[in-house]
Amino acid sequence: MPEVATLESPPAGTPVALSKVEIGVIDFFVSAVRVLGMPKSIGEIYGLLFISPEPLPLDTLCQRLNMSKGSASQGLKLLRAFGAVKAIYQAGDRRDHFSAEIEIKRLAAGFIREQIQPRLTHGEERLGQLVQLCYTLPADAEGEFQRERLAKLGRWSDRSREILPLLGGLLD
Amino acid sequence: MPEVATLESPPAGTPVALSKVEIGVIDFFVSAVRVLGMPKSIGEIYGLLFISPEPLPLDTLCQRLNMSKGSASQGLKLLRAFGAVKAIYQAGDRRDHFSAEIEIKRLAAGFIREQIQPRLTHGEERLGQLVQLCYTLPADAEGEFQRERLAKLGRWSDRSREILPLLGGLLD
DNA sequence: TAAATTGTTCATTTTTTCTTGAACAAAATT
DNA sequence: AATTTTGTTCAAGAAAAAATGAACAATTTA
Repeated sequence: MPEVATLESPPAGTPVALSKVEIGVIDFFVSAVRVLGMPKSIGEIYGLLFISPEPLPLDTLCQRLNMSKGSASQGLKLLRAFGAVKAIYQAGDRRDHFSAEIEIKRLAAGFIREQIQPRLTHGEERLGQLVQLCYTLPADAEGEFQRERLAKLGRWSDRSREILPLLGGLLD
Repeated sequence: MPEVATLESPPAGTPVALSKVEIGVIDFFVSAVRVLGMPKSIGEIYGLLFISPEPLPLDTLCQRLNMSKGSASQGLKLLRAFGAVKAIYQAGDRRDHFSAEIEIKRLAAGFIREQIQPRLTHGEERLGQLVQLCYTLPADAEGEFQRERLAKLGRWSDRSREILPLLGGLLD
């Protein structure tokens, strides 16, 4: 069914240009996610959802952000994994609609769970292997020094395990 | 003065291959700095210094890590800015020698000072401009919603200012 | 003061990461 | 059942980030 343009309303698929406020908020989040090492598209999607009163479907995001369907789909996937975005049922619309989670504590929890924990675990595993090597080190001064440094690394790793849970507490 | 190779000792500039422990530690730090969004070379340099009993000069780092002088120079510059590496005077050697700072509290402080604070400040500035826009927003439901969201952003920003200093405390 | 040493800077190349868009699958509508 | 709508995946292209290496400056040694 082809769209029909009228004087009163533009054809239905026409993207509405971003307002100043929208641009500003999106810009803000694009910078923020860069700090966290995530792609720009993630910040764009989250930013627009954050400032939009209504949940938005994928194709609206594509149109308004001028972004490919692929990027939007993958970005939403990641944001959902973080719990930074949730799907909202809209009666009478088959499409998924998404809205931004704005409780900072939940955002942080999702980020830690999905991004920090796995890397920390991986690091610990490799550290374990490293510590094995301690016993193969010679008994000379260099060997002794390296054994001590490996021990220090182990303490760092333990410490970060202790600290991570406390972070959540800070963000009441 | 040309180098002379002998059977007993290899020519002086010959790089000594990395040991298993050295490789393991370097690998560990390369992963760690990736998490923090820094280039691999930073992790390589810090890792080798961390596990080396003696301070090392730039050209030793280049040789042993098989890294260009440019990368090593820039990497050391950044690490010094963080306070993650310090120059140690070696009598009778004109070259700067570097050793790794291993107090995690100082490492964190340097990272926060050089990387986090500036971005946070920049974000706050832009947030300030954004909040100006509040007053230009219409008095309708959408305008109201957006005003509220901008206020929320402001609270996030204030909160992160409060939390940052506490982080240092966690790392006794 | 000429030559060698040490280290920095920056334009270019290389590598990595992100985005795109087309092919596809699943589900709903005609 | 054929068509349309919705959304995912992934190979290929585009963009961004990092590494290289040569030119240069500053210092030291011969």
